Amino acid sequence: MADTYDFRTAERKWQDRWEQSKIYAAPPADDAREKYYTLEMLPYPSGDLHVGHAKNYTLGDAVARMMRMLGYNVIHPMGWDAFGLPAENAAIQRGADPNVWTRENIANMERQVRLMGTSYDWSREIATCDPDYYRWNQWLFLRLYEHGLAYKREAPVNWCPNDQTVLANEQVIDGRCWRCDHVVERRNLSQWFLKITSYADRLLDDLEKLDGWPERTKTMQRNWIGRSEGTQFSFGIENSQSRISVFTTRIDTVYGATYLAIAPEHPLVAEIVTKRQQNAVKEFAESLRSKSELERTSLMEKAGVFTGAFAINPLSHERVPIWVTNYVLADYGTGAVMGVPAHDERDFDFARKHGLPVAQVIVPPGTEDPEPIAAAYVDDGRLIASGDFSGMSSARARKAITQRLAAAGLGEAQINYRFRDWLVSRQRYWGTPIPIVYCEKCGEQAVPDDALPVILPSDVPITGEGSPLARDPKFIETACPNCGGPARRESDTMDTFFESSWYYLRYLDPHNDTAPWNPEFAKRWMSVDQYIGGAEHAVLHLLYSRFFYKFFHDRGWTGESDEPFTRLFHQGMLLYNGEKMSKSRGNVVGIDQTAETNGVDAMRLFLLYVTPPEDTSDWTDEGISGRVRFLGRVWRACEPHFERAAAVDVRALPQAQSPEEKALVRAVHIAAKSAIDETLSRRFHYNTTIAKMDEFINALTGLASRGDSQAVLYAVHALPLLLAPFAPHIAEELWERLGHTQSVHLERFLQPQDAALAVDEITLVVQVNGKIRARLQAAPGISEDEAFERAMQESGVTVQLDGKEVRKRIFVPDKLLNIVAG
RNA sequence: GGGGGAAUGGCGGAACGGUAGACGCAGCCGCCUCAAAAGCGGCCGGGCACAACCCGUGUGGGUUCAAAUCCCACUUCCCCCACCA
Repeated sequence: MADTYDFRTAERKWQDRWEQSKIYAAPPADDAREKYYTLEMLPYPSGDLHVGHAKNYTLGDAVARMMRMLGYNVIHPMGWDAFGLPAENAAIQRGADPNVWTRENIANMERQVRLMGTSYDWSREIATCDPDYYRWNQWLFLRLYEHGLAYKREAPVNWCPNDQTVLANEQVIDGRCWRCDHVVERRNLSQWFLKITSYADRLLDDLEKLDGWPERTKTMQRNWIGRSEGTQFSFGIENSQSRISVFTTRIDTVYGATYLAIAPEHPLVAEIVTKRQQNAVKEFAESLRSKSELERTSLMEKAGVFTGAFAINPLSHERVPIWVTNYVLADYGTGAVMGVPAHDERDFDFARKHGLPVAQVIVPPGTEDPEPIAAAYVDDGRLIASGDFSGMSSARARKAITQRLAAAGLGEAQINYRFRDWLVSRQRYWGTPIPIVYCEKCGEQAVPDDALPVILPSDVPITGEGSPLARDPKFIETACPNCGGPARRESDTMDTFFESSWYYLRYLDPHNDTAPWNPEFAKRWMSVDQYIGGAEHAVLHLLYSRFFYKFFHDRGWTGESDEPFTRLFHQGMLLYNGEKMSKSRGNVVGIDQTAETNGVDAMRLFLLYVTPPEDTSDWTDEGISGRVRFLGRVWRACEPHFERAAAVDVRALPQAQSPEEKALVRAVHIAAKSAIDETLSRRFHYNTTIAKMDEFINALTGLASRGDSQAVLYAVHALPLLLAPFAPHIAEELWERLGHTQSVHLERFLQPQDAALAVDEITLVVQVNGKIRARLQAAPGISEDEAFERAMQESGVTVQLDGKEVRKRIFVPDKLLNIVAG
């Protein structure tokens, strides 16, 4: 009776052995091979891994294993993004200790990551909630603070009433909290910000350098940064010494300004509003204050109230009314804009509603006189009724007008960015304490480096009401590092995106207790050669990390590049029977479950096979059973031949006799070539590679049942090398049965050879006027003349050519002959 | 409103401008079996006289000897950003 493959036993056995022999640890620094840093975005330890996680880690693992077998010095680490709200919510809901909850989850998920047969270097594992890790969070925060890149100020911020904390702009999705989906409110609060905007130009311009990034991700970052070039200038105010600054990208339309619109929060409102209008303006501002940004923008119509004050257009000297409106944002540009109804859609709407005049100052090129317009004309054109600038094109006028304003000291060319500084403080418990204290005498003080880490206290009551640390006197009350007098600690913690903005550097030097990492290690291993993770981080983690890395680079803490991730790959989602997996739906396919029923090799193959990795794919029970079948066929084809195949030298080509044998050897090399091409091209379409292994197994199954020719024995011996990156356990088991004592994962991948890939016979397609009329079997290298001669003997060809003159012949060697006739 | 991407059998998907539908799933037929499962072998876009031939990669044009592939317009879907002045 044949020995069958028991995947449960084999998978456990090999995982244990890999563990003991530590074969996946990155080799020492003096290793001469080219380095390759491959990384998957670190997971949040939420409890259990499901096959959706596995899709991501399987891809990363296949890449790591391929690169290792192709001779690179691969570093492939793993860790835990362990701070965050779910742990705290568990505390609120069922009294769990966030630390214990998180540690238990990490232990369970780490077990599951190992269960997937992944090849991580566990000696580099990190958890961001370790004091050994967040100490360096604090240290890095202080470096940013020293350079003026971390600052506290009062500003209108996003407040999630459910999570009881502020949020960064990047964490507000459609006006709602990214975690709990509650509508976010605007509040004026004093908060910590990181000055990411001071890197705006580099973050934008350097996207050009990132050839290995998906275009859509770069576009998203460009849009998010939102660079816009224009002119900032000021209007005088009637009966006042103050001036109102406005920003516009369309200074060419300035003679068409018929009013000025300012945000209700604008500091000048109180000063300029007339007595008569005071109550109306106040009421209007009040009515907006309680509204969320979501309501204030998309849901509300344009509205506004006249302040009673007038501004003077610095160019036309016209007197225009100043209105407070709901459509001007307080924190973009100057918080005030000129209203040009004729040439801006929003202004047009607003003017029509409030009976403000529409003054046309731009006409389409080629037009002389303005015709009455029913909608704003927003394109460039030619200026009219614009003083000296009349007749100019929009583009020329923008330069000329800006110059005139600058000469008069009233304005200048200005670049504005849509994105804002990164709000990093959170009124939550389970995060890194911000290392700042407030002294009654000395004010805001940094905690000295040698007093780090500021330990996050345990045994703090977590109720979900207000900031837990703020209520803990043992934590709050401290001594001023400067004068020693009484002081209070900052009670806010850091946004968890702070930790994940630099973790890839800590992996390189995870046990360093004098620095977050040794720059020498960064010089050796950075940048990350292949980063794999979801597209949802396009403007969050990926933008923050680029900002941090540029800061590190400017300090000399990195290698030459100032970009952390050279190449980026977004894997697609995984559905289950066409539906999103979720606990609430109860349709989650767990790792433990599928490892038990199908085996993790089958799972890995299925995840790589079902679609290209960037596409959304669908887990189905039928689909996975196809891969289980495949592995069964692999074993049954090989099992009878282990003994004789053991003697085969797999690095030398076998003597293949029959066409079937040659085709089998060829199939081996086609599959090997596909695996290598998909890896080095970074396309990672291993679905096609595995399809070629299917073809190979189909060929082998037929031949292997009929004897043990050299070709069959060769194929059996080559198979584990091909399977190793994708189905690492069965590959190892086969390799052992073939008499090897060293792991197959330490072997070099099978090198495709031209001799094996060559064919004896090709099919030459014969077309007449581009339509296929015959196929010729021929030796490779058949000449055009010979092909033509043979084609003319094919009835399918001659029938089509009947009575026609051959005008032209297109010949693609070994592929096609197209006879053009007419 | 702005931007990015996609569209191929019943399904997932293959296809350097050169044999469309590889490979798998589902389905159908056969072998094996007392039977079933498993396994093994075969069929599997549509039309037809089942051979020849014709049609066929969202729609309509174009470039080319040749288009799923390149270009233009349109339709539908997905994703991102959206009173950003």
